[in-house]
Amino acid sequence: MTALFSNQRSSHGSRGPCLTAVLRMAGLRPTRQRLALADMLYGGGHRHVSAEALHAEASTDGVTVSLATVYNTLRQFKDAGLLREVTVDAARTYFDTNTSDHHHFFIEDEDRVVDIPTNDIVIEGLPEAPKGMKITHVDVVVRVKSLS
Amino acid sequence: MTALFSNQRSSHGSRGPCLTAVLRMAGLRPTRQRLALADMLYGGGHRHVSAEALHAEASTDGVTVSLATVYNTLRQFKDAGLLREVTVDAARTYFDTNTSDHHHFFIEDEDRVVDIPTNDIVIEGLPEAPKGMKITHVDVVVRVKSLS
DNA sequence: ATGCCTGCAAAATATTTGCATGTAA
DNA sequence: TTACATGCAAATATTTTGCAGGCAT
Repeated sequence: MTALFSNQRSSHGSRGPCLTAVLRMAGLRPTRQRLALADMLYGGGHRHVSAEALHAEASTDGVTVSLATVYNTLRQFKDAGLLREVTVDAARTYFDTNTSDHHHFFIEDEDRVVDIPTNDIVIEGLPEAPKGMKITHVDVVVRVKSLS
Repeated sequence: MTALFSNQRSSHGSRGPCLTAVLRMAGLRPTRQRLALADMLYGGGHRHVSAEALHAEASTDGVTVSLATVYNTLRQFKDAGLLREVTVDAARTYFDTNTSDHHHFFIEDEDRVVDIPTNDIVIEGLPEAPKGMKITHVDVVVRVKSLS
C-alpha cells in the first residue's frame, strides 16, 4: 500500500487541489484548518508528530487553529487511514504520515520517533494469534539512546 | 537473565523472607505496602498489570494502599529492574513482571497484554542504530483482535 | 438552508508531587 | 532518632467532549 499523500508537491507544483481531493475522498470537508494541517503534515516528506508539536508549529506558521481541533483532526485523519498511530511512549501519542508497513526507532533521550530506513526487517517465528483472534498489526520499536 | 522473583513460592514454601531480601537488594525498604504489592505481583506466575488494576486488586484483598503509592511503587520496582514497562497503549502504562527478553500480544478489544509464549521470534535485517546511539531494547507488539 | 466544523472551556483520565504523618532501621 | 515511606489532596499533562457560533455545500 502506498501513502495517499505521497509526492503531492512534486507531482503538481501546487498542492492545494490535491489535498482538497484527498480530504473529500476521506469524507472530510476541506476546511481551512484541515487543509493547513494536511499541508504541514504532507507538504514535504514524511513526518512524525504529536498533537502538541503540530499545534505549536501551526502557531509559528501563523495558522490559527485550536489544540482541540488539532487533536480531533489527527484522530479523523487516522480513522480515515491517512495517518498511523505509533505507540512508543505512554505519555504522548505520535502520528506517522507514512501509513505503509514499516517500523520505528524511538530516541529515548529526545522523545522522538524516526522511521527505520530499510524495509529489510523480517520477523521469524511469529506465533499464531490466540484462538479466535487475528493479527491486525505488528509493531517493532527499537529503543535507542546516545552512547553518553 | 532470569527474573529475580521467579519461583519464590515453590522454592521456600513461605515467600515473605524472599520478598524482603529482594526488596533490600534493590535498596528498597520492605514495608508492608511494598511487600503486599510484591506478593501480588510475584506470588504466582508472571503478570501484566496497570496501576489502577493493581490498586483495585489490593482493595479486594483487604490491603490498604493508596493509588499514589501503587504508582510510586511500580515505578520504583521498574527502576530497580524488577518490572519492565510495556508500552502498547498510549492511554495506560502496563508493567510486566517478566523482565527477560520476550514480546507481547496486545488484545485490542480488551486492552490486555499477553506474553508471546515462544522464544522463537527472530528479527532479521535490523538496522544499525543511528550514529552515536546504541540500542537499549527491541519491542515487538503483535496487535490482535477477535475475528468478530 | 443544512449539517458538518471549530473554538473555547470544562470534563475526563492518567500520573506525579508536596507535605504532614507514620514507620523501619 | 533519623531518614525514608505513605496517604491524601492538589497539581500536572494529555486527550476528549459539550455547546454556541461559523463555514462548506
